[in-house]
Amino acid sequence: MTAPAPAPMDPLTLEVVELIGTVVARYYEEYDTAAARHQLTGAQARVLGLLSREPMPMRRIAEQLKCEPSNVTGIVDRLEARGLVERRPDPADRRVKLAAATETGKDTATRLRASLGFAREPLAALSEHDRATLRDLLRQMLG
Amino acid sequence: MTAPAPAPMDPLTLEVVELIGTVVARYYEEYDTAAARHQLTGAQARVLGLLSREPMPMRRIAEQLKCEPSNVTGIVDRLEARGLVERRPDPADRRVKLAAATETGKDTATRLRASLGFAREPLAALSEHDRATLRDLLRQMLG
DNA sequence: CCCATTTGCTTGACATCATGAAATATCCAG
DNA sequence: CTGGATATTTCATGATGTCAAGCAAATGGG
Repeated sequence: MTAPAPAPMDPLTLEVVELIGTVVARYYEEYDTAAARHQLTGAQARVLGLLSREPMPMRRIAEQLKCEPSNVTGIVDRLEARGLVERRPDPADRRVKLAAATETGKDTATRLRASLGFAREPLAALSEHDRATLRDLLRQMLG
Repeated sequence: MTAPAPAPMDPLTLEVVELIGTVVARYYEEYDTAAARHQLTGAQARVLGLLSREPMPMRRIAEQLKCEPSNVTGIVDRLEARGLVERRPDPADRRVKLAAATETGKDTATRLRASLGFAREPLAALSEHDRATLRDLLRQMLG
């Protein structure tokens, strides 16, 4: 069994974990909703977001998404069919196909980022000082 | 780094959003990994976690998961086929089927919770006082 | 240079998860 | 008692995920 010994967890830590769970749920919800407004699934939106910054080989997309490369084929297929992404040959390696966002795709990605309500709404409840504290705590948490 | 903000968003807020994104990514990764150790998918683990606390109608599971009830049928089917969950009639309403975790299911849920490294590792970096501050900020954020 | 191996991508078969429409059984208000 | 709402399931469909097999191209040892 790989199951580690059940560590005793104090109520405070337990509550923080639960709160983080809620944040995670709300984050995903907002992300999917924003994607749906542009007729995209969550996975498609993530890939488009990646490619809007710079073209990249299919292989690297799979690494970023932590999934199999064969999966990326389909996602890029659908984005390509809608003119948001295109495949280009890599001059340095003819095996590689570089996926790149088209102008339309970049536009969509930009509008998608802008429509992500998560950034504004929940954080608006916090003062500047509180946001700074939150940032420091999260930084520390993530090491 | 994130592309230039399309909407006016101050750098502090932007950084907090990005940190939350990182937390979310790590959280999902750990959750799926922990679930996989018990031969469960993420959705199955979530449902089992819900039912390990108390039995509940299919309808309510769908609400918690924010998905269609027809979807829950399949997930509970698979959990039931493995003896982790069972369907019981609701004595108060014969339309309703209560899904309940079996003893085996509760065991699995407990071990799953215990193997969730996310609770211990990142939060261990924070002092008791910091955890309390983080809890308060998250509470405020979630309204 | 040659060939075996590795690497990048695609394809196919299959399971899970999500939606929506339609069917069935039950509840409830009037 | 009847008509409309509710709870669940089934079916069709599509997106996402895995894995194994296949092809093309790169790479490295002899």
